[in-house]
Amino acid sequence: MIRPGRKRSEESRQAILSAAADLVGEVGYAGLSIEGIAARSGTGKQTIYRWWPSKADVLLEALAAKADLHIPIPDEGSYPADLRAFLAASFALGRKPQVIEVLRALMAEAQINPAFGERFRTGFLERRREALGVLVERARTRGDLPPDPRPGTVADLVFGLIWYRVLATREPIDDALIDELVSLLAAG
Amino acid sequence: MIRPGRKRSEESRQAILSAAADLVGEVGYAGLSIEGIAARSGTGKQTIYRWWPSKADVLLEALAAKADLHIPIPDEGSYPADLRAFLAASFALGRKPQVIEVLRALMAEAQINPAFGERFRTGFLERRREALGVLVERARTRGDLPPDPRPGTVADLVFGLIWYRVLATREPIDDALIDELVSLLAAG
Amino acid sequence: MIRPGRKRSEESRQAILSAAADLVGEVGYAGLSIEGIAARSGTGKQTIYRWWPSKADVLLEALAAKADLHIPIPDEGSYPADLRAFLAASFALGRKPQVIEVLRALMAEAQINPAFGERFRTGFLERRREALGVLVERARTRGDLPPDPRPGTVADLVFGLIWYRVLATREPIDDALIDELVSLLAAG
Amino acid sequence: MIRPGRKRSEESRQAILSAAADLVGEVGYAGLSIEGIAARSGTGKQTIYRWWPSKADVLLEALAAKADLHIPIPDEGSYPADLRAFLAASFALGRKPQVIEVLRALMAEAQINPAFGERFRTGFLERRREALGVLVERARTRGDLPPDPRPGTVADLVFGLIWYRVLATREPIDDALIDELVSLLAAG
DNA sequence: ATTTAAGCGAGACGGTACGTCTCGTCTTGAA
DNA sequence: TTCAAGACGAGACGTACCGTCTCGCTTAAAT
Repeated sequence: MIRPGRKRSEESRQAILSAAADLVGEVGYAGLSIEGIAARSGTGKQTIYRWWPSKADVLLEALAAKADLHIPIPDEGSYPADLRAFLAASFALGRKPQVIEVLRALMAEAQINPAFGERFRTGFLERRREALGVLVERARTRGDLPPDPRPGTVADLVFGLIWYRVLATREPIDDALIDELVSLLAAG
Repeated sequence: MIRPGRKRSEESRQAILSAAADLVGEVGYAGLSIEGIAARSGTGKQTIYRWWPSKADVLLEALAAKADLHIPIPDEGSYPADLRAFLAASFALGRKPQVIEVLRALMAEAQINPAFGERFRTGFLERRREALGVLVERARTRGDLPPDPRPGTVADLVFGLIWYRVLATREPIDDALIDELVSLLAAG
Repeated sequence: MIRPGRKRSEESRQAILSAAADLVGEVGYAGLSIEGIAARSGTGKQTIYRWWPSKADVLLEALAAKADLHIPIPDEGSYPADLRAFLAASFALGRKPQVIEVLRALMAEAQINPAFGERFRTGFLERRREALGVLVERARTRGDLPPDPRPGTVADLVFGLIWYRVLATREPIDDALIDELVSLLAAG
Repeated sequence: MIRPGRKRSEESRQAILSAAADLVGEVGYAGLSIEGIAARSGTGKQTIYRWWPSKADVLLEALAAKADLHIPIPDEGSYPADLRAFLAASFALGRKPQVIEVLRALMAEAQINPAFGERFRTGFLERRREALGVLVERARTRGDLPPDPRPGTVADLVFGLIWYRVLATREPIDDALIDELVSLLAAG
C-alpha cells in the first residue's frame, strides 16, 4: 500500500519548523505570518499549507520538536510525592521564556480559531490531564487519596493555577507554590 | 475651559458598541473587524479609531455596557460565607454564553496584543483579585483565615479554576465546585 | 450632488499609468503584473483594482494618455484624397514600435478576456471604423463613391490589412501600400 | 540506431489532445491549464511538458487532429475561379465556431508568447499564404493576373479580411464577400 | 535472462501572481 | 472639532498554476 509520487521533504519540514520558532521569537506571534515562515525557510507557501492548517499548528509542532514536552508520570511511592514530582516537572516547563511565550499564543489562538482549539485541546491539554489522572488513579487504588477534592477538580486546580499564572498575572511560578498545592490537595 | 468644535456623538458611541456586540455574536471574534463595526453601525472608521485603540477595547466597553460586570464584595459575617457568596456571583457571570464567549476572546487578545493585555489586566483582571483580597483581609482581621494557602495563592486558585474551565475544558462551572472550593480554602 | 469622502488621487493615477507604460516596455505584456505596476508606481494594489478591471485596461488608458490616438477625419475635397490622408495617419501610428507592441497585446487580451474584448471593441476598434465611415458617407453624398465594395467591406479591408500586418506578418507598413489601397478602393 | 526504453504512449497523446479540445470548449482558453489537461486526461504533467512546449502547442495539434485544416489549391482553369474556390474553402473553416474560437486564442497567444508566435507563423499562417501564392503564380504564368495589387498585397488583403472579421468584428463571413473580393482582386 | 534507459501517473517542491480583505491614515465637505 | 464617507499605501491571506524534481512502475531494446 504505497502512495505514488514524490515523498514529503523532511528537509523542508525542518526548515519550516525552525523558521517558525525563530520568527516567533523575533517578531512575536502577532507578527508571525505564513508568508514570513515561507520566506525565511526558503520554501513555498503551498508547502506549508499542504501540511499544516494554520500558523498555530506549525508552531505547536515546532514546540514539540524543540522543547521536551514529554509528560512525566512519576512513581515515587506515595501520592504526595508523586504530585510533588509532577508539579515540579510541569512548573519547570513554564519557566522557559520562549516556551511559555509560545504556549500563551497557542492558548490564545485556541480561543479564536475553534478548529485549532479542538486540536490543541485533544493533542496538548487533555494529555496533561490524563497524565495527572494516572497519578490520582494510582493513589485511589493505593487508598492514598484524600476524599475531598474530586479527581477532576484536582486537575482543574493544578492546571488552572499554572495557566492563570501564565496568562493573567504573568508571574513566574515559585517553588513555594508546590508545597502549598501538595499540602492542600494531598494532605488528608 | 471648553474647547470649540462639535461634541462627541453619544449616538455613534452607542451604535458602535451595540454593533460590536451583535457582530461578535454573528461572525465570532476572528471575523470581527473595525471596518465591519463601522459599516454595521453606520459610522466612519475614524470615529472608532478616535475613541478606542483596538477592536478588543470596543468589545470590552460593550461588555461592560451590556453585562453587569459589577464585582460584589459581600459581608456575610464569616469567611466561608463571604467566599461562597463571592464564588456564586463570579460563577454566575461565567454561565452567560455570550459573556464568556467575549471574555475568552479578550483574554486571547490580551496574550497577543501586549498593549491591550496591560489594559485588560489592570482594568479587569486585577480588580477582581482586589475584590477577593478585601474578603481575605477582612477574614484576617477577624481571625477567621486559615493559615495554609497564602492570600495570593487563594486568588490564583479561585481565578485559575474559573479561567481554566472557560479557556481549556470549556465545561460549565457546576455549583458542587463551590462547596469543594470553600471547604478546601476556608476550612482550617 | 457631490459625493462625500476623499477624492481620487490624480497623482496616483498618473504614477500607475506611467509605471504600466514603462514596465510593458521592460518586461513585455506577459511579464506585466498588477503587483509589479503597484510596486513600481508606489501605490497599493487595491488602488489599481478600484479603478481598472484588468492590466489591459490600465494599458489602454496609458496608451491613450501617451500616444496621440486621435483619429483624423480629413476633408481633402475628394474621396481618394480623403482616403489617402486617413490611411497615412493610420499607418503612421502603426510605425511607432512601443505603440504597436501594446496594441498587439491588447488585441490578444481582447481574444482571451471577453469582458475586455467588449471594451476594446467599442472603445477603440469601432471608433476607428466610424471615422472611416464618415469619409465614405461624405463620398456617397458627393457622388464620389465607387459602387463596388460596400462601405463595410472597405473598412474590413483597410483595418484587416493593417491588423494582419501587425499581428501576423509583423512587417512594417510601407507607403506603397497606400497607393495600392487607394487605387483599389477609390478608383471607379 | 534505436534507443532503448519505453515508447511514447499514443493513448496518452490522444487523451491529452482530446482533453485539451474538450476543456477549451468548457472553460475557455484563459481557463485552460496544463494541470487541468493532465487531470482530465488522466496523465501526468511531465508527459505533457515532455512533448509540447506550451498549452497553445497542444491546442494547435488538437485542432489539426480534429478539424480538417487541409489547404486546398484548386485548379479551376482561371484565376477568378481559383480565387473563388480558395476563398470559399477558407471562409468555410471560419464558420465552425469551435475552430475559430481556438484560432482566436492561438493568434492571441502568438502575440504574447514570442516562441509560440514563431511556430504559429511558420507552421500555420505562412502555409496558407504559400497556398494562395501558388494560385497567384499560376495566374501570372497564364497571363491571367491583373497588374494592380502586388501578389503579397493580395494575400494581405485576403487574410487580413478573414482575421479582422474573426478577431475584431466577430461577424460571420458571408458569401457576398467572396464576390466582392474576387471582382476586386481578379477583375482587371 | 539481465541490464539499461526511456516513458509513464502521481504528486511534492520553490516560486509567483492572483484578487480579496483589513489595517490604520488621510482627505473631503457638512454639521 | 467631530462626523460619515471613502480613497490611500501597505501587506497578509489562501488559491491556482507554473515548470521542475523525485518516486516506483512499466516497457522495450541491447547485452
